[in-house]
Amino acid sequence: MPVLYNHKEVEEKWRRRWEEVPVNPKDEKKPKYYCLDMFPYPSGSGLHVGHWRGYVISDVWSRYKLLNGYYLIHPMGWDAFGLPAENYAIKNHVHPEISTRKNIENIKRQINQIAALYDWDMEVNTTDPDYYKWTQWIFVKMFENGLAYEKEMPINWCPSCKTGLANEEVVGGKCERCGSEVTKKDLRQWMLKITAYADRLLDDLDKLEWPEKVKKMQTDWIGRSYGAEVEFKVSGSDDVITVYTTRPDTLYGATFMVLAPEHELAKKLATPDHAEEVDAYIKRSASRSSVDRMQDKEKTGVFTGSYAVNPLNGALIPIWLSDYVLIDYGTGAIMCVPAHDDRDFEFAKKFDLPIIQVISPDGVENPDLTEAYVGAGIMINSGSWNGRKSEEMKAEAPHIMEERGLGRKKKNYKFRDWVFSRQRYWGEPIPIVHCDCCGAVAVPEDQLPVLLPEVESYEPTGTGESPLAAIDSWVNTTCPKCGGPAKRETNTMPQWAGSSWYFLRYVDNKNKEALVDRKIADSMLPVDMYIGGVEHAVLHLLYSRFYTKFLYDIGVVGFDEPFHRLFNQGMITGKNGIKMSKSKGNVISPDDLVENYGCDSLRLYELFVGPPELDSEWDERGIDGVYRFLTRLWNLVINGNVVAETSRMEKLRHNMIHDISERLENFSMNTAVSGFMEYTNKMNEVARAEGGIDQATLEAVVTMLAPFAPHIAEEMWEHLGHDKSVFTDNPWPVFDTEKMKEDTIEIALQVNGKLKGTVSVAADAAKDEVIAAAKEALGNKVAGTIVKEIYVPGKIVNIVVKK
RNA sequence: GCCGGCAUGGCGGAAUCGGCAGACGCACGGGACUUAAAAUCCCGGGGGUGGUGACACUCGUGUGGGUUCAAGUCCCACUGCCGGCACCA
Repeated sequence: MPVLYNHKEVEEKWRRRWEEVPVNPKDEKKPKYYCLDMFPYPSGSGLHVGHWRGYVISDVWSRYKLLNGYYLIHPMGWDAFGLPAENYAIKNHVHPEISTRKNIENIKRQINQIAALYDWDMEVNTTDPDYYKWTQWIFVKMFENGLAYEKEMPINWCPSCKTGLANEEVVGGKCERCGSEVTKKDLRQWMLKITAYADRLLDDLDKLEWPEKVKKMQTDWIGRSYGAEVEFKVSGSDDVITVYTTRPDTLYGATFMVLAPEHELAKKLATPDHAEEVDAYIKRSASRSSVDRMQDKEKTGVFTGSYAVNPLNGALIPIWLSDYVLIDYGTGAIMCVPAHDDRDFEFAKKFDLPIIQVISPDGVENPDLTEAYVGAGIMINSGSWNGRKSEEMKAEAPHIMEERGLGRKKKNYKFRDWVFSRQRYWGEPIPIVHCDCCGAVAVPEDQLPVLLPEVESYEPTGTGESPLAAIDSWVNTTCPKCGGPAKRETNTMPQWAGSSWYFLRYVDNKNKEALVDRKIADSMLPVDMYIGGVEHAVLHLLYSRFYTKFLYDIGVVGFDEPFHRLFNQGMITGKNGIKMSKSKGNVISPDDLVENYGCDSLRLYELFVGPPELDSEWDERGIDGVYRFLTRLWNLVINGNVVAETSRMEKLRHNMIHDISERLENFSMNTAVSGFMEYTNKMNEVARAEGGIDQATLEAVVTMLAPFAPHIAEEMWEHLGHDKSVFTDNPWPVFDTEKMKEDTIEIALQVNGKLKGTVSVAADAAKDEVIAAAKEALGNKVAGTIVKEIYVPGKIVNIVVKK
């Protein structure tokens, strides 16, 4: 009687077995392999099939490494601070800790359905005081090292979340989390000096095996540029306006200047007859949001009435104000060269300002420029620089200015320091005490963690203070330095604080003395493979790199990049590529699929839908295909016969091992799965012809399937006569290219590049023999004079004829 | 506007270095088994034209050109979709 494939029985059996005898014993003599998933936020809505995908990809990769003899490190934890839990608390008056605990329980159950090899002994939870003690400790260290500082400044403010945001959290002028339009608000903020690490964050990208796309996004975000600062004297005054330019070569072509309306000299430069207009423009700019300003189709501006002096030729150039110049980049003032910059050209045309060409592609002046020429060329109208190459002058000009005391070489970055305070409840309290005498004082290490206190209302105040500010008994404390009365910092940290270093804590998660033991960290890290979505390209991934570099600098760890290799899995979407979400009602839960098809089938199907790095539409019908495949393989192994090996089986086996290993090694998991199907079909064909399949071939396919479909693989492995788990002491099978070769091969035949048929020849046949066989097979299809005979060994013969 | 990525049957997708386009699967059609259905197994499917049915010719990987004995793959120009950045001087 054939034994039917019953996924429930098989999966339950092996889950019990794995609990009794773990398949990933910690053998520290083996080389380590740290495969990390981006840890989830424990949301109330649970996992959908899209979340599954990343976890399945990482688990297949992990188990593959395990079978290749590595000591696998594969942890999981919870990024549990953050707004959704807090919003839920506000609505339902449940402490976020309680709802978070409940959500973790549910998601853990769902994650366990995946049957991934997570080591739950390593689990971390960012909201656990034993964990956030060290999140706070890192902040204190940054503070001590001058990297955390307070500043009163206009910051991005989300009126809906009622909190300040980092620049990285503002996407197209909107809040990354809720989509509300971001406004500006003057607030006292804690900042982290991430810009101090700009060059290292940029240059060290070269060391990483990351998708080029992500590297480029970080490069663009940091936005390093090289140029010069140049000083322009204001005519008839002692004021000096410093500008930043990446094109010091065009200095002779500067015909006007523009300052941001917020520039400190803006008002002062207005001459009496322009004062009213200037004042109005400044007021108008201040009242408009950055989104409005961005959407302006035409440039606006106002003349101050003042003139600056071009430091090279003494020309008087008018000084304007315009909001296309940003106050927080460079110096907030620019020199304008309309002939060689699109924006300056547009501004000059609109306000009828002079345009002087100083670079020409051919050295000849073009009398009527219709657009700015931004390329390189020969200097003209530039005094002693005339005739030189613009690129040379670009490099020389900063030095010339420096010698004359008129400027200097300068490097600039687009990204800013990290706004680190949040005016919300559910986050780590910033461990600082404000004392009237001593100023901001860090909470001493032995008093960490600063526990998040109980509070009556979680509601954000919207005033720029966090709900913690209302708890007098918590706020009022004593200064750790002088013992005098002091107040606690009431802002909390952003969610990124806890997620910027969690991968370090996993490997030593119970350490009471240190964030992580240096020796353990250095032996387990950096992470070899990090798997997650691309949405964190400039958020979590940039912050984690910054944290790791800082911890390296203060000697906590011995490496300065956290993630050696990064893989971004594509999203699983609903029909028509629509993102799965509760509000769109297109969420597919894995629960029913696991029930009806089993974990193994769902794992395979998650991979089979498409290339792991691309988005894929979920089509529920397809899962039948992988279930049928598992049944076919089951019938072959469990219900089929084991026979003596034939040469046909041996060849099939070596080809199968080669093909599937290669596909998996290339992270092409969709084609690896199709490879299993392909070879199962072939094995069935052989089994029909020869009565069964040999033991070695069956063992090979079962071993290779194990990372993909672990339960059924274990069952088949046991059926093949093994007591131990397929994952224990059973290496990934190897292939021998010699044994893959067929005796005869089929050659495609072409005449003038068009396919005309095929012919079988001996695998080792020489070119002449193959061509002769080809001509014979083609017969009268070769008509005319043969001009050329091409033979691509093992593939194709092409006969070129002329009529 | 700038910078990336993608475009292949009814559908998801395959195709190392340029070498038989459409692997594998879904859906579909036919057959076997069955009283029947489901399940399972086997077989067949890019389009067009002609022919008697296993045959021949021809077109075919977003569009138009090019290189080559040979192009989904390389080059040039363009179109569409997706993503990132968006006045950073």
